[in-house]
Amino acid sequence: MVQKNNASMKLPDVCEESLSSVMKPEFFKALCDPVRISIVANLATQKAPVPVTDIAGCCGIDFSGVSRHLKILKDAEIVEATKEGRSVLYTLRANSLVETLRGLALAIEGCASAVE
Amino acid sequence: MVQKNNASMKLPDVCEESLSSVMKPEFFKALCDPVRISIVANLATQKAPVPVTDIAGCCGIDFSGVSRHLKILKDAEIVEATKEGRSVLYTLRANSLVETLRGLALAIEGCASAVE
DNA sequence: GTGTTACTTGCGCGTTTTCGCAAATATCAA
DNA sequence: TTGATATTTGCGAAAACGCGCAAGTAACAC
Repeated sequence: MVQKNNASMKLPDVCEESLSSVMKPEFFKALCDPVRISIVANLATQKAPVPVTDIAGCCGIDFSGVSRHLKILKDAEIVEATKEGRSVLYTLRANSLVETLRGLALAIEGCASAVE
Repeated sequence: MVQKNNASMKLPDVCEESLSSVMKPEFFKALCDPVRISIVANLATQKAPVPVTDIAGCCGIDFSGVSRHLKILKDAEIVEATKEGRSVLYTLRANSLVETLRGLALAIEGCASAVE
């Protein structure tokens, strides 16, 4: 932290810092691809964990590509993977995703109203 | 629309379709760049519209690049621009952004709970 | 062991994105 | 008009991205 503590900072600076820490480009990066959106939308409708091959059906690309997309989503903590036999089953971390989105909304709202 | 109407569709299909229509990759694409996140965070702390030159200070790149980033954010309806004299003043559309994020959360939550 | 299934990873290629610089445009002032 | 300021846009180069294909790994069956 090169930054000073909050007590000695102006409100706008506090807001900007907290916003920057919440609005991670990696999160948005993970969701900025149409195939990954399809995957997320697909997983959102599944109650049970889904193997890669099944997910691959939803998007018109090679399953190796789907595997890569899933890795990106997993790194962003948007999906989680569990190994079962020779399959890898993926699940949407819906609660976490919803919380992240609401957290973003709250952070922006908080800053916007603080400077009014 | 190649799709059937909702009445004849299964719940998961309805959810997947509605999710796909709400989760626009363009929205996430607009926010997937670190410079654009900085710009948004910066604008969130400003109560008055800000000229491009002022915004450029927040990110370590040439102001021509900042201008381009602002165009992307404007096209995604995340910021708005008003011309004043020789300046172009930018404002964060905070309410719209917050609503979009909450809408996404709600849509995901809705689908996730519907298939439980 | 061999073979099959499920997934991941290395590689090369084409596309897209982002950047800085320079030129173009627009507004205002002298 | 000439000049200064503010922003956008054209251009070429570098980096990042997404893709298919082929090879690699892991788990299971025979």
